[in-house]
Amino acid sequence: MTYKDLAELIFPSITKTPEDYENIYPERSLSEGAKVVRFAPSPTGFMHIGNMMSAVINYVLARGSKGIFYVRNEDTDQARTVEGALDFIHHTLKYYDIYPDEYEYNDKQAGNYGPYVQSERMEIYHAFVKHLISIGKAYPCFLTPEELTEIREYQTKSKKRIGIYGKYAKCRDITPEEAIKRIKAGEKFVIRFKSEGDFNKKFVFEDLVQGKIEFPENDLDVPIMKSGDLLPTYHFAHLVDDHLMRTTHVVRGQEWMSSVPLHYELFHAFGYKMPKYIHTSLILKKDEETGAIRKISKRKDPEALMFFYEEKGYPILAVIDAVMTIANSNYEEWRTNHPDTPFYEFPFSPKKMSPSGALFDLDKLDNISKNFISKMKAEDLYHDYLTWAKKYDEHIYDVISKYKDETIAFLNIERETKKPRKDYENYLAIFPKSWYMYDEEWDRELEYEFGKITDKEEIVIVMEEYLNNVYDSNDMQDEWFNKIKVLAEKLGYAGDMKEYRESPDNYKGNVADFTTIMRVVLTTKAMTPNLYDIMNILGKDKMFKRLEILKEKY
RNA sequence: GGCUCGUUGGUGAAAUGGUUAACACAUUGCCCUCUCAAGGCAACAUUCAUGGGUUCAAAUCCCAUACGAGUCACCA
Repeated sequence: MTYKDLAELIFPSITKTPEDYENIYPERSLSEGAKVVRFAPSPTGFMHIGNMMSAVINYVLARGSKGIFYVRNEDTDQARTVEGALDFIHHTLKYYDIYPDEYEYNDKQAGNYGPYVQSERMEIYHAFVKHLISIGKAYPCFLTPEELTEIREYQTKSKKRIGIYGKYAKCRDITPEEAIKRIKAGEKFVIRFKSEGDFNKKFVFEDLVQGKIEFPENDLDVPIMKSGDLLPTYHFAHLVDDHLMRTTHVVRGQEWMSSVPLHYELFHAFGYKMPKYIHTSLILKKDEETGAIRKISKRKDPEALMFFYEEKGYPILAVIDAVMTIANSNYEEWRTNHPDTPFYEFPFSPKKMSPSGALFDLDKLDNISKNFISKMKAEDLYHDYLTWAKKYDEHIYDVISKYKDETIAFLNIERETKKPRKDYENYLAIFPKSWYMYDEEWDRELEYEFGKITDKEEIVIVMEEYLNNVYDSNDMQDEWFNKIKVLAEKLGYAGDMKEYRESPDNYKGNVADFTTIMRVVLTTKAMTPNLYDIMNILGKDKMFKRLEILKEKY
């Protein structure tokens, strides 16, 4: 009996060979330099910032080279699959408008290199495993979990390298006859790759981020197919899928670095060309309690999960810019020089990726986002704000729908100038800074933030005097302010700041104190955008209404 | 413990053997000013984890040490 018989016994119904698949999935005909990349998440958790970075880099690489970006669903770990994780991945890609060229999701699919779901590719993997067994490069291993832990414990105790290699690979030299016998007897087994590497020999691997790295050869007989569901392990699926889908560049987290020797041997065993690798740095986080630097955690850090940014209403392009800024140290400078160029036209260079992990900085995101929002047209901002509110805050949605024009006018204050206001880092931040524009909101508990002048009688006098005798909605801003100064002086306030500084005791206060009175009556807030604009948006009637509320509640 | 990578200010980082170690964020101060925001100006690493070496010259090259990270599953 031969290895061929053994292979036949394990995979009786597999008739295709790796060569057949070679013809089914031919080399792609793309233009020179086109990159074929993939985003290959496993649906075992919700999409997080690290996934996002990987997806964005892939997208940029593909778009920038007129290549192909595809998504592959790596669902080989059925037990750990999380309900809804896949949906969220697709939702997020769509939300950020980085949807792939090729994919398979629900009943939709695109691309000729599918299936793009690993659990649907069983026959393909089995053909490759079968081939390996039939030439004696893979073998069934009958070691039980107990035996495996025993080996590991022994190795740990005696400070040996851990793993199945050399004399620990007990099933490696089992003859086909015996293997067939044991399989027929119903023994459980995994298929292990029969490594021919030598741990004492080195080879040089070139990573696009880290440069040349010297590794010892792999000599571990790693499982390539699991026993129960006969699904491949990650390593084997990586080989088969990325070869057959003709991937040119693999973008993956640095945690994969250490399995490079294995992948190197696997690709060489089939004589396939390895793709190029971009091992991205981890996103780290300083733990607030312990101060320790650690991998960003889905549990402890809400900002790790992509829900966070959507719920808070960060503009999608701001998030992408923030991610790109971490991903590539050149990006920030490029962005300031090309403020209006789409991010995917950025000439991404893996060499400019940081080889060490970066702390994710929410302050930086806020800054990027504030800048971004400040440059939006008020109508566009309103539109996005409304869309966000519709999903995340019904109350805000109702209010701003009702007061569309007022909202846009408010958002437009000191916008569209050379140096626009930078008030909001996300849509969630808008309402707390604008609620006072809406009549309905004045039912709430009010906290008047009066400053120097707190006397109710004085406040009422100032307001009545101003609203009845001074305010004119036709005034331009200069005139508006001049009139305020005149009234301020009439009522005992310094109209001129310098004068006031020289002899503050001669006055009740200065113009700033004076406008603060009006500002707080109209908004309850001591800090608001330009009062002139706020007054014009409110109009005289509402201003009187606010005064009445003050009389009652203050 | 083995293998691999990393270590420049509070954060992200530039600099790839050669004057005062870019820039951005954050922080602080001043100016401007009807508040705020924005803006302008300024401050913020006598020093590039530590110790040795190479060199006329080192954050940059070499060695050692320390510390940190990743990985060592029939998980990806």
